[in-house]
Amino acid sequence: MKLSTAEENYLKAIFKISEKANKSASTNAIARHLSTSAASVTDMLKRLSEKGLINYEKYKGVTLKSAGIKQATQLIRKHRLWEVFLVKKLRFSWDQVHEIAEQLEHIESEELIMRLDAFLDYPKFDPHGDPIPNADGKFTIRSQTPLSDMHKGQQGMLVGVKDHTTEFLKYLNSLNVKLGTMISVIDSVPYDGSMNVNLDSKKEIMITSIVAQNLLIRIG
Amino acid sequence: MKLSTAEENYLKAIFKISEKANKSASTNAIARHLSTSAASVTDMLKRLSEKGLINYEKYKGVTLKSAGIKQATQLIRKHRLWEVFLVKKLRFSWDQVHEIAEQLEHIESEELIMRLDAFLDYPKFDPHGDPIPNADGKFTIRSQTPLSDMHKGQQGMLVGVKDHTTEFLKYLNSLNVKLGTMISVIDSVPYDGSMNVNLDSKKEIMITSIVAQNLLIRIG
DNA sequence: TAATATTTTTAGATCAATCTAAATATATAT
DNA sequence: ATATATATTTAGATTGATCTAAAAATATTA
Repeated sequence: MKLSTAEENYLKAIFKISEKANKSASTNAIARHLSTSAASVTDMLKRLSEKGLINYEKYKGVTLKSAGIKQATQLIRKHRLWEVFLVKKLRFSWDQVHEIAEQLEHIESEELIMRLDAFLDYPKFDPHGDPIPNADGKFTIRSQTPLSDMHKGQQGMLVGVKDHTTEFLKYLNSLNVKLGTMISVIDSVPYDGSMNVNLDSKKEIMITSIVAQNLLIRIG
Repeated sequence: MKLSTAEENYLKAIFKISEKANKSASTNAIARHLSTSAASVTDMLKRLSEKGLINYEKYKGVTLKSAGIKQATQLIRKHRLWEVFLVKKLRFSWDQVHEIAEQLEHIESEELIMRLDAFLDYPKFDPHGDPIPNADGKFTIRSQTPLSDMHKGQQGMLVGVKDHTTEFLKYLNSLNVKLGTMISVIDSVPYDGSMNVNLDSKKEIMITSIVAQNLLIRIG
């Protein structure tokens, strides 16, 4: 089934909201996510429901049907593969690729994505450490812990970031923190959750709780 | 100025029609080119005219203003760069890339095209031998002659094709004719314009006039 | 639980892009 | 040059995607 860009964006939004909250997505949540009005969302939900992509009952929120999940997953796959392309091949920095991938993900061609995947050597994670679903929609799972949950003395490698905003990523750039950076917890301040950490056994810095919450570490 | 995909497609159509015929594009010609109705074209021409992209007077056909030329040229640049990417990097064959590039050309990002151009090593021609305008919209000019205009004994290299349809390109594939193939005219039949030609000093084949008209040769 | 607040849907418009059918303008040919 | 054919535009609708304002349903709280 051929979907419009708008329809695809709704499916992706519903997928992400349901995934995060692990429940049905509300009209308002979708509207917020897509910066649109609740009324527009209701309209679109009716259309997506007609097309058999979502379970929608008035006032009850929505969940994706299997066809909808498939579409959403393929969009995420495409988005993340394009991000890898932009960073690895075109040498964009990880804070510059989201918007462009947001457009590229709507390009229609199975063959293109197959070949892109091969060209990039079947990457399993994107430049922000998010897993790239394979052609069947399967995500690679990896154990990871927010730095904020780690304790004094623990260490591990930065494998992902939760916040994808340019501002956050640029801040990490300024600290020279990137995927692969080894981080060990020197100590943490119970009062405000801020932490002193060591980077690659070289530099010691202090980070706030909010930053620590957005850094995903593979401990060990 | 940000344009819609539809607007961009009209500009490109007008550019191509004017270029080929070397005069203003008629409503019908545009409609034919875009497989739409003349009425739709008239509607769109009004809009493009309002935006200052074209010169439009009722019943007189249209020409592009400089802003329109700039937009159209950049679209062609993007289209052809993406075709190079698809063929050179993703190993698509030259008969498979048009439709995908047709979508990719609408991706908005100056930076992306700059980097793609560099990644591809600043190609001057696309996989069909069409010149790729540079960032300033300048096309590389190359002397080339339709094979149909060549005479017995003349020879040269295939540097481009006029017809970009899958069928034509697949036919060339079946003859093992590609860009770079050396072609020499053994003789031509005045009656129907068909020709006997030699390929890479190896194989001799007969081609019809229509095929010869679509093969562009750099003589010598 | 009754009042209030919040969320969601409906009603009614708008805009871009398209269509068909009808009207009008231009071109061609006898 | 007049009739006929062709090209183009206008009129009026339609569809998807959006909006605001108002109505209705659900949730929260005193």
